[in-house]
Amino acid sequence: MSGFERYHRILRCFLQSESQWSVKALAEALDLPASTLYRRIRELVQHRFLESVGDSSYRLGPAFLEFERRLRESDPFIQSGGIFLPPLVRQSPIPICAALCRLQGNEVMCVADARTQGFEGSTAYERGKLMPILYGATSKAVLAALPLRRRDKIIAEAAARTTIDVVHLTAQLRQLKKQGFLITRGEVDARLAGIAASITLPGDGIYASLTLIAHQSDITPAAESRLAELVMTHASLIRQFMT
Amino acid sequence: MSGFERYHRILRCFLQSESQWSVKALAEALDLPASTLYRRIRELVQHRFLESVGDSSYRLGPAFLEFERRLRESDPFIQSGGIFLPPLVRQSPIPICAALCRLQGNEVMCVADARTQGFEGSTAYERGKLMPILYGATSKAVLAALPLRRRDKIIAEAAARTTIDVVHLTAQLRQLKKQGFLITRGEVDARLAGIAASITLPGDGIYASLTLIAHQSDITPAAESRLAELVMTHASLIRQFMT
DNA sequence: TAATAATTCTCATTATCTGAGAAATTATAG
DNA sequence: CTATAATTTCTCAGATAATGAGAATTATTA
Repeated sequence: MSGFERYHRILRCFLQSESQWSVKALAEALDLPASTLYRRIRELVQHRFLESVGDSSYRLGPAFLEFERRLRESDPFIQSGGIFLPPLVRQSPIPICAALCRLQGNEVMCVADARTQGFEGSTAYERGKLMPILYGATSKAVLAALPLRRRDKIIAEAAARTTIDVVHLTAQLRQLKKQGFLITRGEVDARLAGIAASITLPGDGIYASLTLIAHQSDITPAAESRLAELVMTHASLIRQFMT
Repeated sequence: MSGFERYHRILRCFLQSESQWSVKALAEALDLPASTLYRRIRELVQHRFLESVGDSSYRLGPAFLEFERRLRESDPFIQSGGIFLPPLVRQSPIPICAALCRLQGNEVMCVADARTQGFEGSTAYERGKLMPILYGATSKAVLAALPLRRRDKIIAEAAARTTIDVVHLTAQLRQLKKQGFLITRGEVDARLAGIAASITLPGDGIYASLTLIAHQSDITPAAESRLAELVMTHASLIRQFMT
């Protein structure tokens, strides 16, 4: 094991099921001797990437708050979410959650979010949350934003892992391009539906989407067309803001 | 240079004035050869701690969003901010910002915040923001929460760097303990005032404070006593929630 | 106070990192 | 489209740092 990987392996553990780890448990999970682990953990604690919590175990440290804040205040794409999402959700006729998501490597991540007061959802999409790459309006709108070659590569890789209906997916992407938005129902969470539009910023290599998530039971035909309108106009606003 | 420090030195640069760095600029700032830097940056990019941005420069990466989200959802102290701060600010008679801050090493950091719709402030305290250690109600309430030995050590260290009125500070801390809260005006931002109460959770080694920040011009005597009441009751609620 | 667990330390061995420059790749301009 | 410059990766021997087993130390608990 070498370089940054040494530290990243440790940190990754804290993203899994457990948010607190004892050195003993980490030693088993990573198959490393305690002396080595103590040394690495001490370094991470010194730099605040981990923090010691009383009962001889450790958790993620405040450095992440500091770096995340810096990212939030300096990344123009995340900023555009802070600017445009709150007014957007206020214009919705029904309770919704708005999420701005982008491709990172081969995954889709939410980088900004906002919700109306009334919206309650356990799966409410939050900044920092990773999305499934092939399900839901969010991810499909990101796929639609990609150059063909890259899109096909991602679909092929994903198809190798799970069985997907490539024909149907391709049809959806074509429809998305044609009408400017896409609605999916119950693909990610059975009770929710998503309405998404693509956002491409080729200059920055950003492939993204804007999604409005609502409870399926709230979506009347009138609300649906209003949300479609909102998602398209705001995707357009963000596109312009970024260029 | 060794271990995690190697990577941390690079990452720290992105917290300073510039949020984007070219390899050339980093090489000068850190006095390192390009080949070494490229190697380290590549590792950080692979693990998403940095990300490449078109014009041959780099910025902080999405890993921080992911880790920060995990921290936010798993740290009970940060959670208590999410639970108690929104209802708190809704009860305020004037526009305010509420900040939950704690000691990290020898610094004070805001770990959760909320504000009323009407509150506008360039210095609005946000999660992840570091506070000055000796100025303002926030930091003083943290100092008051500390064991005497540790408090005196921090004050002595800070006094060595800047000239401070230790007698006055001590008097303020005594008053804070006596009446349960402390008001300071214009110490951090000339137009703002802070009302803070201490929060100690010795079991977790957490020394913290809850602060309400308002524009000095909004603070009537009636508002002041109401805010003092709010800050004390909610500090108490958080204390109970955490034990 | 004794006993146990957690953490740091020591040191010889092993593996990794380093830096200079060459080589390859990518962007820019003519 | 080609030449030129800038960016990024690669190579390799020497320098440096990481490793792990166990001893030593320091909390914690009974």
